[in-house]
Amino acid sequence: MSQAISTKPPSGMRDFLAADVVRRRHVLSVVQRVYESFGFVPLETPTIENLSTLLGKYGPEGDQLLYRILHRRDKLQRALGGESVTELDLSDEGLRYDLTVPLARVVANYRDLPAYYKRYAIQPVWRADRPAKGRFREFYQCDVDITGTKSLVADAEVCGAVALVLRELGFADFSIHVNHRELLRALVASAGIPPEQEGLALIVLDKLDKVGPDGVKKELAEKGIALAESEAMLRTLEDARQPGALERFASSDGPFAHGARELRELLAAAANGPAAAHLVFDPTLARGLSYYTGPIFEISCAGLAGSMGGGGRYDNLIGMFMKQQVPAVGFSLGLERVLLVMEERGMFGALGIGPQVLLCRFADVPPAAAIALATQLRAQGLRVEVFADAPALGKQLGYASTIGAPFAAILGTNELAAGTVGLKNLVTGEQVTIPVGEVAARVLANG
RNA sequence: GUGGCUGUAGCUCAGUUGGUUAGAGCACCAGGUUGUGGUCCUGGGGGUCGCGGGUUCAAAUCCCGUCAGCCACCCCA
Repeated sequence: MSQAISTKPPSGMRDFLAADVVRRRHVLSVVQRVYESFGFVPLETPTIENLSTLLGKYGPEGDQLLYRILHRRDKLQRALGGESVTELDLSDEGLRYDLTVPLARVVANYRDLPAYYKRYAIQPVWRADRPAKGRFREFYQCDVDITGTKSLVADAEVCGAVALVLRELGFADFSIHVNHRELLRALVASAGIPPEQEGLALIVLDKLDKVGPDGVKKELAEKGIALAESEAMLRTLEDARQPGALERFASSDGPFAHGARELRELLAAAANGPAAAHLVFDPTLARGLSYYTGPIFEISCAGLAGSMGGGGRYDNLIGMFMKQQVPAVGFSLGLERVLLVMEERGMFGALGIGPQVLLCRFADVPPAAAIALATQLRAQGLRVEVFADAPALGKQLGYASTIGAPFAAILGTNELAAGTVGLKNLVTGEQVTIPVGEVAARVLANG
């Protein structure tokens, strides 16, 4: 008995027992059905990608969060023998960080895909992040993407798909915040902030609702951005938050016009779809992933610190894998985030797992007779577990209660000879002896 | 990356100003009830008190270090 080995899964990773698996499957089945109803086709890509595929797509912080796979054997020995060994010498493969970059690689690799490729993907991704509530190192993303078109109809469709998933799962109170990378860029530029500080400025801006205008100014000052510039930015932002601002920008000639027109077009296209009631223009929304170029999205829901999903348009990403540019837009739902809120709100009903019938036998009944009976009952459509041993009947019934089986089938030599079985309802305690052929009807009637 | 909290039985936790053999509930096993469970009663097994060092006559308790987990930020899905 060596007890030195930890039995916990690695940090940020989890085991899923039966109840967890059933809940996850339930959500995933809705996701899959809704995504397919929009005409998206499935894609699965490898767990491992080449680092050349992954690096440089997510920004410097993203690169830091990649799980890298160490070279093996001779290759590792050779790498270790070199001078001033770096991470890049020790590894050339890593775990998938999201589902969008693999999609971009696939689009570039299979040139005979449809010109308008609508694919969905439901797979785990890995990030070497610090775990927190609702944040894991291994988690599932549920992505829809449309490549090959700049039409804002595509943007509206991916928003519609995720919105319908959430609605069908029973959510009513979520919102899809939308903004546009060009609006953010123009916001920063018009305030006189140099482009190299754009990223910094946007991160601080995103916190406006939490820390307030003075907090933003203070943080920006710490990052070396002048007060006058911060104030200019906040003024413009305040202006953008007024009702009708989007329309005003769209009708103007200024640097905000194009982005605002696209958002207006997106909202108009989505107006009669499932996302319509949930889309909200949010000029403070700034998403981190560096590959977004146009509209950006993020789903927020009361009671959830982070987001349930996010996405946006990335018209330059696929071009990093091939000579021509292919425009694309996508949306990603975070399975664990959805589950977290559903569990907190008690949005799951009965699970329907485990056997409906536990087949108990007395010690003088041959095992083969029990298996023969179980086979008949399974053929009638029942979920049946055969109790492997034959201890005192009380033990077998106790086990049936423990696992929550609603019925026990009791097989003794008398029943065996008569072609009957004792069927005990473990909820009511009622027990009858009936022909084997009548078991299923009785179980299903009381199930 | 920043700040805070917690590490005691398989799980959730109690353990008083440091004091003698470290407890409870749940779970597990046995018996009450030998072809009838879940409820109830009785009993039982199970602990290097995260790890290492220090203070002390004496440490689960105090101090230092270390590791792990959780929460809030940050960031994200």
